[in-house]
Amino acid sequence: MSMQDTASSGVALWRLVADGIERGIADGRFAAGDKLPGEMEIAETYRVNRHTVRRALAALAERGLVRAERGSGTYVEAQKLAYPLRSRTRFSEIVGAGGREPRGQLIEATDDVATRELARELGLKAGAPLVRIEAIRLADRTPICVSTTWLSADLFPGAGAVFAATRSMTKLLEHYGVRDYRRGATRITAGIVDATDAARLDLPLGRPILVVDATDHDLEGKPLMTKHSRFAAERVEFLVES
Amino acid sequence: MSMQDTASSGVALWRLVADGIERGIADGRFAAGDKLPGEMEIAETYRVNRHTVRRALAALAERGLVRAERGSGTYVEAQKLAYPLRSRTRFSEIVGAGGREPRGQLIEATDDVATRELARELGLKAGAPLVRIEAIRLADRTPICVSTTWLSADLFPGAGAVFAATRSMTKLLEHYGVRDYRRGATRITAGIVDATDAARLDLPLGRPILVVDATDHDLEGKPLMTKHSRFAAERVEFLVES
DNA sequence: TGAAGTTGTCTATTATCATAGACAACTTCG
DNA sequence: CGAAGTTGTCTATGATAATAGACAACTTCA
Repeated sequence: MSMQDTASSGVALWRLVADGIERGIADGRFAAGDKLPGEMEIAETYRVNRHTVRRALAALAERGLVRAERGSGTYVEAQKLAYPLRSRTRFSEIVGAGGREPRGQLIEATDDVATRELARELGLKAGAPLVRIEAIRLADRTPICVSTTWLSADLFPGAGAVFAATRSMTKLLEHYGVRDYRRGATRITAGIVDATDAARLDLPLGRPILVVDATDHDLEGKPLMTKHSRFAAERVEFLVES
Repeated sequence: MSMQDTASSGVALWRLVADGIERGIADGRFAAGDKLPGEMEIAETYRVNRHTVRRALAALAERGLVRAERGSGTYVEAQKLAYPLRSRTRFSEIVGAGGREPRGQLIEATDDVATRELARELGLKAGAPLVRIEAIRLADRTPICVSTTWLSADLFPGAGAVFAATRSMTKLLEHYGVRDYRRGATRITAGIVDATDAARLDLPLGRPILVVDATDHDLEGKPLMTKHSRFAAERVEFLVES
């Protein structure tokens, strides 16, 4: 289609192509890491010149949605989730603010006992009974992080079942009457993904991860839960406000 | 603003201006018949060249939303409501299909007696008691027609109060157990608006009106109501399917 | 190594977009 | 009538948009 064929709409052709591809990425037709069809193939499907396709891809590349590799193809970039680190941190709100659908998925919930470290974080005695919740959090269909959460089994009996039903830590706490909570000091390190987390995060082995340890408190400062999270480094970007 | 100043968005400037003006019409900032600001003034508010404004106005004029009058100004066209005449005619559905909000407004409901003509239409005897409902129908804020409806006072006791509450003939009939109804023969003539209807339709004196007489029947063919409607000719266009 | 397929870059052409200025044609109002 | 204000039309210029073709540079895979 040339612009001469039809009454001009005031919207550039390359923009229509770019929007079409972006829609394909947003609805999962092209997943992160996928190779897009070749420029010639895209040009044929949209009935436009290859240069028009290149204009569209350039616009998407500038926004970081795709990345072209000469001789190989154009790939969907895993768009990094901007993850502000504040005292009030809610995964669902952060993901939702980016226009994506937050999801939580329970891997397993088991009973555990507090090590000295966990006991210190949670204000309990070593050996105290705990609930350990292993969960994945996703934005749309993309796994963002795996997290291990420990809660006092005495304070939150049956927490595993509640999380399985609600798929949200915030709602879990609400279930036990905790209206609000704040994050204490957050420790961030980096590492290499292990085989277990690699499978859970749908990551190739050897990829870097961000490791975050944090303990959440209620508004009086009483520890509620302590968390050990592993984020796929290529899918997230922590923002610390100055 | 020139296209060179900013990163190109793929949307033509004239399109942004046209969309802005159309939004102004849609949300009532510019009502039907209103004079738009001068081309120079629009150009200043959008920070574009006058020719760009003219391109936008031309696009709107082609769609029939505005009409330019040389030497005077550019005016918002009263978009004529497409009113298909079928056996199943529902004002609210017709208006809703055009993306506008249908409204009904009771002027008065009085008792009346059947003339010979009304009696014939409704299958009653001359002098039979009737309810006469005078109502205005609007699309968004624009009056479309004034109609006088007669129903048998025996079959529909208290019809005036019911219409005042429901503001819809269809719902009025539902209230009396009539699930569905059809329109019989429809007679269309034209005339000049009188002073009373001019005020009700918010029309200047001397404007043409379309006069429609029709009788609605239930599915067995029994007459339900007969109607005498006066449509503002400049606001409606009847469509008869071939 | 070589062929096939991919993206990157170059030149060239035509139409559209947006700007600018000038003036004509027309309406409105004092 | 005449001035002011409005839309209509003309020419002109430069930047974008979209097309087309050719070839280079690179990757992949047999």
